[in-house]
Amino acid sequence: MNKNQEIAEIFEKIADALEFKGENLFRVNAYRKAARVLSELPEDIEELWKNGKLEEIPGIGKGMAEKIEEYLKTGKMKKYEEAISGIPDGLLELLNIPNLGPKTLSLAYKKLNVKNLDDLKRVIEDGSLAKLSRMGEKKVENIKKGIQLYEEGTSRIPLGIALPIVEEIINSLKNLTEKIAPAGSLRRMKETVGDIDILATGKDHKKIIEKFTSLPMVKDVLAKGETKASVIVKQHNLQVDLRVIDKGCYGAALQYFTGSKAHNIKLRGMAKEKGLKISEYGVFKGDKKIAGETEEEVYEVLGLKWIPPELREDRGEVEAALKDELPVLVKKEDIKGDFHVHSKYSDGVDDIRKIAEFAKKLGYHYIGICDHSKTSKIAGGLDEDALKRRNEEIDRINEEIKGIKVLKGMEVDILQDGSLDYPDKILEELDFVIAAIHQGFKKNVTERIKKAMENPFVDIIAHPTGRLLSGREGYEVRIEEIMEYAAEMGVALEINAYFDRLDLNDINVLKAKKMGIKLAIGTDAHNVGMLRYMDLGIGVARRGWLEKENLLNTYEWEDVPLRRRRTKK
DNA sequence: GCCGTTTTCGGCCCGACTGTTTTCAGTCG
Repeated sequence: MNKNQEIAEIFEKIADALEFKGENLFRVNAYRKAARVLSELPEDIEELWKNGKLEEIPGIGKGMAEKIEEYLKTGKMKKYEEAISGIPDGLLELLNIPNLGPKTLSLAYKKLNVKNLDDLKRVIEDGSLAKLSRMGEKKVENIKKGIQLYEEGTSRIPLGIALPIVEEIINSLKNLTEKIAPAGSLRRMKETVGDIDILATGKDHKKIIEKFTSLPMVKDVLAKGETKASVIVKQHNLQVDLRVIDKGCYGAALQYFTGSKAHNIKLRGMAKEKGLKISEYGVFKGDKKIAGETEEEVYEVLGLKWIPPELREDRGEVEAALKDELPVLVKKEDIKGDFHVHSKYSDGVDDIRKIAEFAKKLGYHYIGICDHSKTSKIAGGLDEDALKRRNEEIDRINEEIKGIKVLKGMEVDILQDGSLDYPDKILEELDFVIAAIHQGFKKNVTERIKKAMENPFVDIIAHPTGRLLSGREGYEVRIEEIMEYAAEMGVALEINAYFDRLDLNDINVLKAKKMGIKLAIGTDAHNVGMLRYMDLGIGVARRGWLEKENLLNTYEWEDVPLRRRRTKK
């Protein structure tokens, strides 16, 4: 774990501890903000400290800077020790239980000596928790449900899995609603989503809520009111929130529920300075509503250009919008081709001709066929003979189908010693080479990827943090080190939103942009569902502020700044 | 604890829902 993350976690724990102790909430929030900013900071905190720039970080003032310095120098932070003193180990972990907040936990600790999850379960069962002031049967029942969710581990799920669920819900409600759209982290195209927010307008609010909470996919109804309802659906125990609002508020509501929270807090702060008030119902000057029907309006009254949802993280986008310096983000229309599609030769489900025709229909100018190399036997890896046959077929298809170029690529295994699965003679014949780890997950993954990058024929590293392959004991990869080496060697990295999940997340994409590393969206499609995966990849890329020149896919094939082309001459 | 085009004090986003209460505290997003 890098220092940014370490310190962010300590600040987060301080915030929890202070809140538990009933400390001033604004101070608590200052720690939370600092934690968030640090965890998303593209620069190395140690570097900033050495250059005396800690206080230039938003949310970091004199006090926080001192604490960061203390930690970097000594590995300890007095404030942290102080904050957690007198709190039993592991007690604050219980704050992750839904419906159990700091007040209730503190009360249970003081009055009933609850020190851990078992204690908590005990005081629920014996009825003593319900007897405390302002507690009761129903509150306890909700905490009990929360414990169940907590124990099941409702972790974030990949965007690619959440999208179809949302589509299903939206389709079910369509005939009752006028407008209906996803908001939240899904609209921001976060690579994973924790829950789903859906926004709707329609004549009969009650009916919409009723239908929503009684959908067959709904497992549990958490809340149900006039304007909003929350449910848990059967798929992945995912929480889905629906808000039904009036048409005139649609823009304000869409803006509000799209978030992120940090972005909204920023906007509301700005509004306040101007004597305005923003809520999900609109922007108000006194009692007068001055904006709210469209999102553009809401941003405009604050003197801002409309900000694409993917950027709304309070990561500098508001300042950029103020100065009219928002980047021109990659759009689907910018994509000229795809580098990573598997054919029937290895573990794809479609033949090359079909893929080529589909890609042409999408408007691509080129399509890179990347099959697995010989050592990946399970995935149907190609030996030299099969590869030769495949390449010949590609030649034939290129003769026959005009208007699209089919490229000879391969997803070549990085072997246990860091060498590649084919000799250079073979690699040289390919149009480009993607290298990736598919085996030996416990063995020096970082070093092997770096060694592979030293081969001049390697153009792209796929799933560089290898999450697709992980979830395995002992798998460890140092992405910072890999990125530094990729920058040095001129190798591109692949973004793969669907398969790689948290892999090259938006923070790393932002870092890559600053480091001058080229990225490639690899849909890694195994069938013709390329478009869907491409959407996901672009979403993640946009969150990292990626512009056309940063992305290999936006260049015409002749101009793609492949490493082998750039390092030649 | 941070921050400043009302800047060194006094603010800090705002509202819905729930449950316990009889006007509001806690939790959530």
